[in-house]
Amino acid sequence: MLILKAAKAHIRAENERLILEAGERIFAQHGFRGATMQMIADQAGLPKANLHYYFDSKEKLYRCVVEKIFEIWLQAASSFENSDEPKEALKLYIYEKMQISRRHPYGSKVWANEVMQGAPIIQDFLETQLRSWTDGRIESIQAWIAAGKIRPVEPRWVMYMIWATTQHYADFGHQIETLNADAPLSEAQWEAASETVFEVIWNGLAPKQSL
Amino acid sequence: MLILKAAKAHIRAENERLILEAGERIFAQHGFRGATMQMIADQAGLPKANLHYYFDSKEKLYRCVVEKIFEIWLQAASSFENSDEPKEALKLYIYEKMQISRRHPYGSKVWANEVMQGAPIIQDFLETQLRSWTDGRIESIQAWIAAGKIRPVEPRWVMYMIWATTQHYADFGHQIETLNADAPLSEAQWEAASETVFEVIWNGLAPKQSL
DNA sequence: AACACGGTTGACCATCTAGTCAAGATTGTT
DNA sequence: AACAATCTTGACTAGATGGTCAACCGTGTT
Repeated sequence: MLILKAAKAHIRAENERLILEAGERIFAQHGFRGATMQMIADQAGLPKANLHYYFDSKEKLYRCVVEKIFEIWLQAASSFENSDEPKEALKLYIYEKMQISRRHPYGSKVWANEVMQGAPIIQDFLETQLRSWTDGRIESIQAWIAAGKIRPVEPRWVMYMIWATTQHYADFGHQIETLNADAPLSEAQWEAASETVFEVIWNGLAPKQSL
Repeated sequence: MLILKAAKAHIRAENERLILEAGERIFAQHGFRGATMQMIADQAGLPKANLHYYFDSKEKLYRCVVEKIFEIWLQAASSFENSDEPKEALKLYIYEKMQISRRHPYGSKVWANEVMQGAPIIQDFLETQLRSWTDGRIESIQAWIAAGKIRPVEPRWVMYMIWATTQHYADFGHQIETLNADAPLSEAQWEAASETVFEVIWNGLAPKQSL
């Protein structure tokens, strides 16, 4: 009966959440092939066969993990539209992306891994959603240039700069920690890093007279 | 006889080169666990058993690949010391790193993969060579600040910005190509990207009056 | 020509792992 | 309590993969 299905929906929801979270972590730490269903099961605290009950295959589970990450990634997009003033919009977006790097380091790594391997699983996302999102952002930047609010630059390279610098704090977090005397960045360091990234990019883009 | 060993040294050198090159490519495309010795053998055009003749194990081969990459990475360091003027030094370094991203995309990806997984194989490198190299560069930047040649910024965050932006063109090359209508960046685009990265960072760092 | 040494290779093995399955446990409904 | 749908799980299988090995090849020396 359909009523029964609804009645147990919370069990399904909870277990899927556990598995997706464990998957994100394990896929990030070991890559797709390096991760084993057993590792993910252990991390989630469930028997391996249970994973296959909720997700047909390792590949489907992986795809779900990557899709979830992509959504978070796109959500940060809204920061970009929250202001017409480039200084404000860029500050919001950069801070938002630094926050994502801090709060979702595993997700960022899974994404990086997937793209580095040529996006075998989510190529369609790149070609549809990411492409159209990027085109929109490029238009915003071009409008700023036309209005004389920032210096004339190729918007693409600026987008990549922002993505690269902010995601670096997640993807290369281990290297950053090692160079920080093996300590995670403190609250103050995260703030300072975010501020510096924003300051350098903003000063790099601002029209000369506006300084 | 030792004479014989010398006589066949070129065979060893050539085969090790073939295997290392194939390994770099395959490890970059599939990660450590995702890469198989068979794939690397096929890529190198040698039977699998031959790989084990030259490199005892998959892990030792991997370590050799990573060490080779690290050396290239450190070589770019010299650009940083070729000038006392920050504008010149930064331009050289950024262009050099963009060049490396273009010429050695596989190496960059292997490095990224290794660090993302917590540097299980080359942690000692991070703690010794990379740490001391970084400390040296931070001193250079601090000297520029003291001399009023660039704005006061935390040198660390600037280093990471440069690494991130330049390596992004290798590590996320697939994403960049997809957003470039599935075409590799042209000569002109590489030049424009390098120039933009340099311009934004330099304008972001330059003292206000020097504009 | 006989030899010695480094290099080559196909066949083989132990282990690991994604995925299956069937039996049993839970849970909400009647 | 009886039921049906969902969830749980240990045991199993087929295939892949890192690594081994013993026989073989090629080349320069004597």
